[in-house]
Amino acid sequence: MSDRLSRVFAALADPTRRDLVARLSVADATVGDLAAPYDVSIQAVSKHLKVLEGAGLVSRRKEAQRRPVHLEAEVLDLMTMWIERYRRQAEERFQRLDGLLAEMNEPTADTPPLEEGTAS
Amino acid sequence: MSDRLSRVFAALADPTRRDLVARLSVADATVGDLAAPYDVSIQAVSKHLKVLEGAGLVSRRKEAQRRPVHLEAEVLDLMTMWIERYRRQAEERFQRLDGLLAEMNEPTADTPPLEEGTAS
DNA sequence: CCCTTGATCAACCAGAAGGTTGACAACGAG
DNA sequence: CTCGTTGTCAACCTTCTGGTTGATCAAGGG
Repeated sequence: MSDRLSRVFAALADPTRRDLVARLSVADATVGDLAAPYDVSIQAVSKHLKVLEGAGLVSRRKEAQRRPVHLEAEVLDLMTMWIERYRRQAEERFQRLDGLLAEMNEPTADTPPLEEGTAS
Repeated sequence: MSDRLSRVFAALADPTRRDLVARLSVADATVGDLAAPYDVSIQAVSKHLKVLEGAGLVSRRKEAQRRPVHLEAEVLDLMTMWIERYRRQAEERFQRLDGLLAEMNEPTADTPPLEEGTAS
């Protein structure tokens, strides 16, 4: 199951699990409550929750025979950071390209050295 | 393969594919170039690219027998929007809870009716 | 003290994912 | 024209995933 980030992305790749997260963002809920709207078995939902838990997106506390589930929203930031990093990079590259094109139209004496990325 | 958002999340759930995206954020590249650093077959990388393409994260143009791959960074915004939406929701809920606790410590005349979420 | 409620565990199954190898298609260079 | 380069397609294999059912456990309520 590889790394943390992979687990988080994989966890949210399933529509049912995304819906669970959406509902848990409103309020904590028990497994039974969560399972009600779907027409799958409660065991299936329990498995989904285990996946979310494995990704750190959710925690379960113990309360009598009930097991209320709680959304750990901070983990979402991990993803946002990853995504934004590369979106920004791509954007900058776009800008650089624009600059380059502008320069080609209006050559100003020196040509600045272009570093091509060796992304390990 | 269900919906768009699922495809995007699933695409990024694989470390190799995330690395491809990272490298493509720096510059477009051919399949061969992209495959070089990994010790899997070029066909495997081609498959990965097909997944990324299916998610709309990448496009391939045709250039002689070469097929340069280009990152379509806008799709990343889709994810960011989804994530931020629920992170924010969870945060607001937290704030509301804080407010509630504060109120309980300092009761002011009337008791406002508390609606507990019947999250259908 | 039973037995209902809430949830997990275990075994199983079908299908998707990620990898492999081998064949083939498209194009440019000699 | 033929050959090497660049990639894709197709078939196959193994592992992971999401679902099922049946058994079991833990905690109250009668």
